[in-house]
Amino acid sequence: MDDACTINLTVRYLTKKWMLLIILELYKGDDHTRRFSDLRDSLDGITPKVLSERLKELEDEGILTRKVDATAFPIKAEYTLTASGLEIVEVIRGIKRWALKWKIENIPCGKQDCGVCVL
Amino acid sequence: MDDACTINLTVRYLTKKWMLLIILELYKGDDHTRRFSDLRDSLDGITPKVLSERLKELEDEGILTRKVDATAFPIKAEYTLTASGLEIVEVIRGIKRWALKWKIENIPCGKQDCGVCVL
DNA sequence: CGGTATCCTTTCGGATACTG
DNA sequence: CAGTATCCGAAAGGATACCG
Repeated sequence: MDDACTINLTVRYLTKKWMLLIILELYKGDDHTRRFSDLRDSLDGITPKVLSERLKELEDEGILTRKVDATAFPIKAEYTLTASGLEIVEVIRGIKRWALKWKIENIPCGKQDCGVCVL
Repeated sequence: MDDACTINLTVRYLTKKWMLLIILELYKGDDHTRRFSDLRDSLDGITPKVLSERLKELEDEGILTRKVDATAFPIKAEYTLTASGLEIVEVIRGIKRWALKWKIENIPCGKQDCGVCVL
């Protein structure tokens, strides 16, 4: 089973839809932190179900930590990138560099102010 | 549409099942070249349909080139990594480094002789 | 606010058989 | 050898509604 391979195990979840975008949103946040509704609003088109699933997977993988303040009302939940999560951003940068080098016709993200994947 | 983003456009196809493994197989081949049946045999469990699809996608993305010798019998087809294809291996290395650093319990690929994803 | 529960559609990939 | 053609089941993700 090729699934036992580190690379594939990793790629499997890192490449699910929205995954990288969520990591980037967290990265862009103050202290690399963001709230649930904040993420939902930033990621145009994502549904709460999928966002919730992804956040749980990322937490399971140790890429982010979740802190809930249940005493507050309304409830406040914060998601923060861990050290390993911050390092994944480097991998994403690598992908972006590759893409910009070989797919230059793809203008949008060449801009420093690309709202989607600023790196 | 977030699909217009370079990173996501790239990740979309790079992360399809078998994709990275195919690139690695090509990378391991002499002159980073391999034949169809060779790939099919090396990638345990892949079906000709999927392999064919993936190779076409990789060719479309300029990651490999295809050369067919139709005069020969049986027909001989060779797939070779391009310059950009070779550079993607670096990205994959980045993922592997990250995984080995943060997911060390995942032993198999720590070995230099891991047959699946030697890098 | 921060989710969960359902349902439903679509997409993907596997199995198998066949062809130039 | 190097694929293509069909068919099918599983799984992922979207839409929507509802709850603590």
